[in-house]
Amino acid sequence: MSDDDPKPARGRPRTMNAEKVLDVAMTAYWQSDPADVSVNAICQMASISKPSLYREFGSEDGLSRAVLDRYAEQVLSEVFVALDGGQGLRQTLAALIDFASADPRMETGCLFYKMRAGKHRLGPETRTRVEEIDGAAQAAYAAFLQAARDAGEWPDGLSVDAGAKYLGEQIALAITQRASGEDKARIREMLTLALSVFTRP
Amino acid sequence: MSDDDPKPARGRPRTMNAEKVLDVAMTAYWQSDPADVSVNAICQMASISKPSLYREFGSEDGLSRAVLDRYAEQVLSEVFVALDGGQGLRQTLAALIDFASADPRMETGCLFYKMRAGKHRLGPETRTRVEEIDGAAQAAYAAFLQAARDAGEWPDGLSVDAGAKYLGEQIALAITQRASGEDKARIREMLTLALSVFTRP
DNA sequence: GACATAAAATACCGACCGGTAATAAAATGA
DNA sequence: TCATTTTATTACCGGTCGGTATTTTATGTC
Repeated sequence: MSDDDPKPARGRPRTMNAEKVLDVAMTAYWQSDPADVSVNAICQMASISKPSLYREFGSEDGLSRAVLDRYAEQVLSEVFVALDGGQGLRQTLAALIDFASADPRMETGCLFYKMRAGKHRLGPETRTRVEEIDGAAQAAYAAFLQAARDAGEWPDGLSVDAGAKYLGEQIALAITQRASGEDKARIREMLTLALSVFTRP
Repeated sequence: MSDDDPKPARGRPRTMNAEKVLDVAMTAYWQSDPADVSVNAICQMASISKPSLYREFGSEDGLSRAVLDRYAEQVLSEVFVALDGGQGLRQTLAALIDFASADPRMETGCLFYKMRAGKHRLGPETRTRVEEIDGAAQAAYAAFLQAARDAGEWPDGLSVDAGAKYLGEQIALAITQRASGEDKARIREMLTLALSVFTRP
């Protein structure tokens, strides 16, 4: 996935560091909101010119898509790993609760959820990627719950798919509340309450 | 609250109907999102000129604030009435579930929740009003739950305030999902599951 | 040195934004 | 009829947006 840098050996050497630009953009998008950060602002923060950015990413859509990919790689992957870890139902739910209500990286919310909430404001590439990730997350939640169901306890009359969607939305809600400055303990209390439906006799 | 129309008796008679403008703006804000509807667009939809709008409402902030007040009067009041109705816990929760997951007016979401979600993009007047309404809603939920608690069943170890916040956020989540085209039955299923924590033995 | 190449930066484009100054139109009062 | 008052409209303001044409700068090659 990485280097297609055949060392051009001709022409002015590039000073722009795409990784650094992605970092700057990801931080800015994440800390505030993709819809509230302009390409101009990113160029300024990254100390590059606009044409440089456009030559690298093609468009604002291309940039935000690249940022989202990076975010999925660096942050979301952890959640997928936790879901796939084969730990028990209660233990995994506890880990999810910890992540959503206490992980310091989620203090300003989750970039993916911010993008999903403002889906209609995204370009087509980024929007498509958001939908793909959303589907993958739902599938991962469903697989996790299916395993738990096979292993024993499960509330009567609840489909795995509905449970997966419910679980995902509750986590999204909790993290979104983090971004709005809600008290961490409160969020933990509410998320624990919401997820208690999975571990009720 | 209504008529300060002392019949000016002089000058060119006004053709602008403030009520109609509010209706147009409320519909537009509600159907899409306040952040995605410009003053220009509203003027065009209402067939008035921009200065007419600004003379009536002062600013975009003034307009959105007036729209929010109208929305609170016309829509949110019903929810407050339902909470205040003194019906039992289960019955009132069922009514809330119906409203959130099936009321046709919520098919494109709730204007108040849209404003709250994009609070930072609102002007100061409107933002203040959003916070006032949010506080009032939380108080109403808390009063409702307190009454239910006095009347009997209540999950151990859950404070009324936390329960009120939880209840409000679950309803907000359900209605927001309506706006994103989620299946009504699914939403009802998930909201019922979330609120089942209040009616568990 | 002259030339080709590739990346940089400047300066611009048209579109739209919220908001307003200047002016035209429609009514009443004298 | 003509001034006054009130409203409506046109045309504009400065600013920001995403995006780009143009030019400058830095390198390797000959």
